[in-house]
Amino acid sequence: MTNLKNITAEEIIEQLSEAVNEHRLKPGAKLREDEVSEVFGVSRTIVRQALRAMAFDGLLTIEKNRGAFVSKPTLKEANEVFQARALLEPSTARAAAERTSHADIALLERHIKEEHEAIDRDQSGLALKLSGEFHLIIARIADQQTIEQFLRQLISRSSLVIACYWKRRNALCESSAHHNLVEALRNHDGPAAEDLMKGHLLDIYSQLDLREYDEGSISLRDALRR
Amino acid sequence: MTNLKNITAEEIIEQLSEAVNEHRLKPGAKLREDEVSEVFGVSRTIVRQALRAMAFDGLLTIEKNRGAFVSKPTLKEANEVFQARALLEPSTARAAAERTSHADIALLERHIKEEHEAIDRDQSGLALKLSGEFHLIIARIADQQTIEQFLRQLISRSSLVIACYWKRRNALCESSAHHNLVEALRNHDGPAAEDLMKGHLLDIYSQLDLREYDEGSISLRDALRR
DNA sequence: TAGGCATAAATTGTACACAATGTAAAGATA
DNA sequence: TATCTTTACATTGTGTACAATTTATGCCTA
Repeated sequence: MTNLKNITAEEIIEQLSEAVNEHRLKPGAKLREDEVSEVFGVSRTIVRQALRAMAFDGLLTIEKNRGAFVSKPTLKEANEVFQARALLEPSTARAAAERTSHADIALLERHIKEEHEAIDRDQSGLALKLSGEFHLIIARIADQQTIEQFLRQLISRSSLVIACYWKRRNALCESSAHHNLVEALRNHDGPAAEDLMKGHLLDIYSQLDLREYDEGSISLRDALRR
Repeated sequence: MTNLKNITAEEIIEQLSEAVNEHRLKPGAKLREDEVSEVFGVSRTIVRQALRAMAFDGLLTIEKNRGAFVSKPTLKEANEVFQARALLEPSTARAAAERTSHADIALLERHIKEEHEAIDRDQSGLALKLSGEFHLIIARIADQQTIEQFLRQLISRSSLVIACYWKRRNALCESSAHHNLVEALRNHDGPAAEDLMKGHLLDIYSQLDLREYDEGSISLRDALRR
């Protein structure tokens, strides 16, 4: 891992984020600056840049004079993450459907194939990361960079939520949701893509143990009502 | 401005952000690290933290080895910012309407009053900042911190968009949009609040010079052909 | 005068030393 | 033994020196 090349802060962010998204680094885990700097062979200055950047995305929580820890979403935060996704993703899927190219379809199908392979091999962490990337690709197809940035944060944080609140351990939903979405995109059927995305998010949400937190706010169910 | 107290990075972010939101710092302006560190009486280390944080929010753009500049949104980014706001704010306004307290109403009305006073005094920068804060308060009433964070970014970036693409100079829309929104919140009328917010965002958007952005192209050859 | 080249100045990027803080270990007292 | 205090250690926070890079200046040439 310690490439002799000059490793940049962005590469550290990339690798650490991947580790978090794949649940190799679990919520609560501490990232000591010295340790990270040794692993990557860079000075603490660079490591601190990377850790702070990840903290901005909510992936890490930096406690003053104590260090950086993989974030543990509270119940409220977990709900907020999925409420925000519910506002952003369905519309984005609709927009994407109207612009999807053949190359996009090919990319998405290759991605789904990888997801299935990961699941078959019981690489649930990898499967989870790929599943998140699928959602990001849709935002990219919609050509909405600003929303894509937000989704990148939200999807990473969703991974943390899943790590903390997933109901049935080790059983990752092998649904056909992604496949159906690709079909809608292929047909340039915006409304269908929007509905499928709503349902998909609701699906994921319903497999989380978040229901004791009900009080108020945007009621995800309302937001996804169709 | 140079308090003798130990000034923290957060305070620098606060003050610089305010300056950007009030258009005292205009898009393209350079923020030299030494200059900022002298103004605030802190070391470059702290200043760099602040500048990087603001870059994450899109307020500044850091060019390697060249420095930090107040961002100039492209036409595409400008559109994306308002598209994202259109997805987030109406639903948030509806959610807020269902939770608005008397204290919230009082706060909002005080805020509107300040906005009017600023406009009357031709303090357009201040008025713009206050107008943005109004939207943020609504997200806070909705008790959606995650969405509030995103909106904070989007509203700041909107200020940059306005600085770059506002049609009629110096004429800030003295509309009754905010007032009407407060009425809907007072009546706990969610759907009305949602509709009013949609219309309000559309209003702002229509006063921007973004329509020549048709998507794609931008080919210089096309642009120069006549 | 205009343009290009070399040199000097200014500015940002990085590493490291030290300070400030938090954490664990050892000892003392009851 | 349990609890508190003290001490030593480990870790993060910040300032500063120096390296890398860009930008400005002055000089030369056509």
